[in-house]
Amino acid sequence: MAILPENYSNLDLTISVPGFSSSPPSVSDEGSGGGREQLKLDMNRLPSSEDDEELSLGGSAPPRKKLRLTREQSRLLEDSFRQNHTLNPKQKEALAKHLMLRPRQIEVWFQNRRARSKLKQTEMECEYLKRWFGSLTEQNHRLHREVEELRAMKVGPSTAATASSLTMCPRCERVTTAASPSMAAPAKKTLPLKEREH
DNA sequence: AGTAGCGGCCTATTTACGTCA
DNA sequence: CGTGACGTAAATAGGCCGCTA
Repeated sequence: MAILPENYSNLDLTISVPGFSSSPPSVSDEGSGGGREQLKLDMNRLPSSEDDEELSLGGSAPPRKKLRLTREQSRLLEDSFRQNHTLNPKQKEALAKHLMLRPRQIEVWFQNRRARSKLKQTEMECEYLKRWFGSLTEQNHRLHREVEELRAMKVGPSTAATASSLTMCPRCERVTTAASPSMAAPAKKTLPLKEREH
């Protein structure tokens, strides 16, 4: 069972997004409230009934109190999440027991945590695509300039000679001149591009 | 094979709480 | 110190999907 690592206290918390490292999630930003810890712990305590639908027996239900997980609870949940993004019922039960929370709360926490993780990954993918778009735009401009230069060469006096010296690079399919390799645009280093505007 | 019931997950949304100007 | 705006995270609601009897 991989719910509660024995040395969890030394683990760094990371978002499991491939290719990126990120700062730990909100566990640490609660640092200023050391004094509130005990109060919150009391509020979060597992109700004795062990039932999700507590109360409502008589009269109007009291307003929903939203608990805040303690730092320790959050840390253990994060540790568990790092090992597995989903829990089977036994793991859920064990974790709930250990943290003195209801299994439903564990379930909800994992759902929200998965959603947060996905959101973060989506945001990073969005950033990546933005950068890619910028790179493609830049390359597009460069190619347009290259086309203009080639057109200018074609209408020049030694058109025939110049045109005959143009070759197509078989690898990158880029038009270049045999005489002056520097005419070819510098190869793009960052992104292997197949699509290209003509 | 079709289906109803169930449980788990996902997504969108609501809501309570904490922080800061 | 009180207050409103805002961000964050816990909780809810509803839908989808896979499993099973």
